[in-house]
Amino acid sequence: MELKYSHKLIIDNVGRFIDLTELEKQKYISLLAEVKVKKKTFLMQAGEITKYEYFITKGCLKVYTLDEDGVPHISMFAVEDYWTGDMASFITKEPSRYFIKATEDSELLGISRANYELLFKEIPKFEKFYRILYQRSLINYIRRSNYGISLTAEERYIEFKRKYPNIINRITQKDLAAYIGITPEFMSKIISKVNRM
Amino acid sequence: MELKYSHKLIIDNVGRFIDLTELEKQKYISLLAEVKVKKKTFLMQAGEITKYEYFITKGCLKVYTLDEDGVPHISMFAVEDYWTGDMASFITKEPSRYFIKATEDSELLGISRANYELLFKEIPKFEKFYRILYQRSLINYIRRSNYGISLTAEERYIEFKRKYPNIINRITQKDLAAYIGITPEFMSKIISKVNRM
DNA sequence: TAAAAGTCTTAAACTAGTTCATTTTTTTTC
DNA sequence: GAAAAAAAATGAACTAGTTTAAGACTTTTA
Repeated sequence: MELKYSHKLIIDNVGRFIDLTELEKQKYISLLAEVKVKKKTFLMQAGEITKYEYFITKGCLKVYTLDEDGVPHISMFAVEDYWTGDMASFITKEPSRYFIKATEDSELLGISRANYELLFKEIPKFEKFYRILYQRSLINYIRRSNYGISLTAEERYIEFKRKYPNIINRITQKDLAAYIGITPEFMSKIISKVNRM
Repeated sequence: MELKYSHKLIIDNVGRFIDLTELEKQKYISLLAEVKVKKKTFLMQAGEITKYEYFITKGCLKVYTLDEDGVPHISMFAVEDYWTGDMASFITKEPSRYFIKATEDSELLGISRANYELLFKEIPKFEKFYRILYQRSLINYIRRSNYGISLTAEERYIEFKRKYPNIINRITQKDLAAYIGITPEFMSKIISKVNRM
């Protein structure tokens, strides 16, 4: 049975942590919705209750909040083979504080809350998959929440460049500033300084 | 069957997400090690490969790294009913970069890596427990890594006070500064300013 | 393909947070 | 319970990052 590219990508991703039979793969795929988002349009907006968790098969999106002064703070850039969404809202059913906007034409696979719950009933192995997925994300976030506090903006920029060389040339400097946590003006200074070194 | 207080505490904690039979409770408890740490002594130190994940039944501990200049950065305070350890090292078997030191005489229940893996084999329900536990921690960390970047030190202090009123009066101002991400001197200024308001 | 909108750069004046040094207060230890 | 050690307060000089403003460069859109 031939899988289309996007399904192959998600099955490979899941396959890193658990083994699925052909039947289970079919079942899993049947629970996923295909979503396309054009560049500069929203996958979701603050105020909505998140109905899906997403896996990106193509493109790039930014996940961000706006603070009281309307200044954006980007919490992640999501590209191919990444999972994204607002887990807090997805789980608690409270309105999200996040916007997710495509920075390139993008394609995603979404799982609804109903199907997410069904998945654990039908294929309990997925408890293990998500246990490990969340464990790994947690390790990343713990590291990142320390970086945020203990490194200077310049160090955070160098670290981002080293860790995500494939993402840095797909995003604007302004968005990078909103991720690093500084003004676009100061980002510009840092970049010209680092390039001069 | 009467459980001792510490075991009752951990069984209640687990019971929030999954239901265990009496036999499963006994089995689970048999996989836990009891650990005591005196105030100002280490539960673990950087360089070690973490062998346990811990649940605190009594006391308070701080989890921290030292940066290149030897300045401590506290990533969490763990009190009764909290889970702690260095998950990155526990999972990857790489040396930890964290110290965990008791700030009060403390008592913990630890699960070794071998028993952690055994647990999933013997009581697969625990995949669900950890899936939900990690999911919730993740939600907290995502929130916190945004706070770190988007709030001022004064706002982070007010937020900590509001969220952890039970922890704030058990720790020193110096440790709080190392958690908030500022110098003890500036922490002192913020506190006297906020109290004057 | 021209005009409009958004992004990037540079610079001067400003503010949040640091550093260093000293004194007072609290906690620990024998 | 006195002496020693650690934590907290205060202040002056400093630095990383912000704000505001203006001009140059790039991308988007009609």
